[in-house]
Parts: sequence; C-alpha cells; structure tokens
Amino acid sequence: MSVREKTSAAEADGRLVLEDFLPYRLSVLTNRISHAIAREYGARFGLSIAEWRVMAVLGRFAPASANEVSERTAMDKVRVSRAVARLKRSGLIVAATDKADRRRSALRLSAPGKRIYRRIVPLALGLEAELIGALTPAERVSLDGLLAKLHARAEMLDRG
Amino acid sequence: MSVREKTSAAEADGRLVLEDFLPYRLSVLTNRISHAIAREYGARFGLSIAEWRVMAVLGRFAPASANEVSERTAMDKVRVSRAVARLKRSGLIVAATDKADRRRSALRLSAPGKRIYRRIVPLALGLEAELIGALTPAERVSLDGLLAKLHARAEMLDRG
DNA sequence: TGGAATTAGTTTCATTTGCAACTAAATTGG
DNA sequence: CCAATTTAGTTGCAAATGAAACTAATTCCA
Repeated sequence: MSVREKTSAAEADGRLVLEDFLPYRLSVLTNRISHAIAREYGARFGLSIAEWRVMAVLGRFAPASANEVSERTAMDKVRVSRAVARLKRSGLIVAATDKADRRRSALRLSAPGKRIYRRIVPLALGLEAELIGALTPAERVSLDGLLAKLHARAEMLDRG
Repeated sequence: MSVREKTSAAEADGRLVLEDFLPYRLSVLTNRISHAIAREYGARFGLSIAEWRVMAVLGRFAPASANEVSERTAMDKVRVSRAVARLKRSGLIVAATDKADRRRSALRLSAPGKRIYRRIVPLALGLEAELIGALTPAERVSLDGLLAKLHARAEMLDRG
C-alpha cells in the first residue's frame, strides 16, 4: 500500500480530484484576488480591472501600443481596445499616433492618469503584501521560480 | 548598494514592476490556461467552462446542491444556476428535489453525463500533466503548499 | 513598383456575466 | 403555532465579453 502520492497531479479511480487540480486551483485563487482587487480600487477610482491593467502597463512601459498592452496582460485585444477608449474619454491616458507606423498609437498616462496611478500603486502593493505575508522569504523566492516555469509552459500550451 | 531584493513584492521608484506583481502574474497564467482549456474541451464537447466545472464537482461529490457547487468552485450562484439549467436541458445531469429540503435540488450526472465526464477527465489530467511537466516532484509538492497558503490568505482578503 | 497578404485597431452582434430584486421553502423566536 | 428572517435558486436588466468581420496602414515579393 503506497503512501498517497500528493503531487498535484490529481486522479483516483477515473475521477478528477477537483480540489487538487492545478488549473482549477489557480482559477479559484485568481478569481478571489481579482475580486478583492476590483472592490479595493475598482470601486474607489471608478476603474474596471481591464482599465487598471492598462494603466499599470503604461505606468511601467511608457509609450506602448494597444497590442503591446494586450500581449503583456494576456487580455483580448477587443477588451484592451475598449479599456483604452474609456481611459481616453476620461482623460487618464493620451494617445499619439506613432510616427513610424500610423496604424499604431503610442499610449501614455496623462498627468491626471499618473496621479491616480501613483495613488493606486501603494494600494496594489499593500494588497500583494497581505497576500504573500503568508509566505517566508524563501517561499517567495520559490514561488517566483515556480510561476516562471508554469508561465513558460502555459505559453506553449496556449500557442502550440 | 543592496542586491536587488527579488522577493515577489514588486516596487521601484513609485512604480509597479508589473511583471513581478503576483496578482498580475497569476492572472496572466490563469488566463492562458483557461484559454487552452476552453479550446480543448469547450469546443470538443460543447461545454462552457462553467458547465465543465459543474460536471467536475458532480463527478466527484455525488449528489450536490447548486449551492454546494457554487461554494466548491467559487463561482457565482447565478453562473452555476445557468450552467445547471443548460446541463439539464442537454441531459447531462439530472436533478431530484431534495426530500429533506424542497428548495434544494440534488444534482447528479446522468448516464450520458458520466460518459462525457469519463472522456474529459483524461484530457484534463493530460493538460495538467503537460503543465506541471516543467516541475520536479519536489517542486510540485512545494507548489501545492504555496498555493494552499495563498488560497487561505486570498479567502480572508475577499471576505475580511 | 503595385497588388496580395499581414498587422493594428475598431465595430458589430450574439452571448455571458453578475448585481439586485424576486419566488418559494425552511427556520427562528415570541 | 405563526409572523419575521434566512436560505436556495431563478430571473430581469444592464454591462462586459469575445469571435468574426471590417477599415486603414504597412510589408512582402514577383
């Protein structure tokens, strides 16, 4: 009688042990976090999750096209397009047509956009801190490596 | 000049190092996986992710109420309700009114539902296997523990 | 060159989603 | 007991979503 193999791979007779199933666990975890986040600053600043993500990308990767944002966030390009449209309307970002390629627009945070960004960042980091507060420094390093590996794999699955 | 602290907590001048930000990384990872999954059996069996999750719960936790499904999947009860409605219509699950509590329905997989379930499970496990194929057994155990801790924290954040 | 194929981004349309309000059944406490 | 509250599940409605079709600019190559 072997000890129950507790590697995440989840299986029994021919059934799926859902609570051990990695895609499921990741999905639940992510949903919970997104939910908490949406309440936190979504409500507070009138931003949807998509909008906040666009701002986060622009806050970090200065002028970026919608497509770049889409790639960096793994969000659908339609979703990005609409988030960008709303952010432009509300004046939080500005779009300049890219000189080199006029289909592309170079998106940046506007001054008000930057102000809001700077107010949200600490909240976001605080939330992250609460989240990983459960982990020791060593565990954080470990998590970092694991996510990197999974990420690489997931990218292959999604494309290949 | 201290060595760059590489704990996930992500921060620089006052900006967010998005690619190190845990909620973001989880979100991208989950998006990619869900996408791959949706293509895999969503298309193949005409099931939405919500529907498949309901089936997965029923495959594992025999008769269950919609509410139980909702709790186990962390899906909104509306979403569950509608997935259940569709599954009933397509005959993959059956609902008996709970004798003890007539508001509640006892959901189960029907015979055809079980057949589909048994066909999907290997696919799901295969996909998971590909995903964690990148990890050593030790890393899998480690991941398991980390996710459990994060999950517990996220639950607190979401409620508290 | 210049027309075919590609890429950026938007719009249309049908579907999905979820909050809020609702119905129906069960529980609670007076 | 029965009115007041709670719980299971559904539905109305408005907003979010994404596949597919579309426009406009760019690249490719014969």
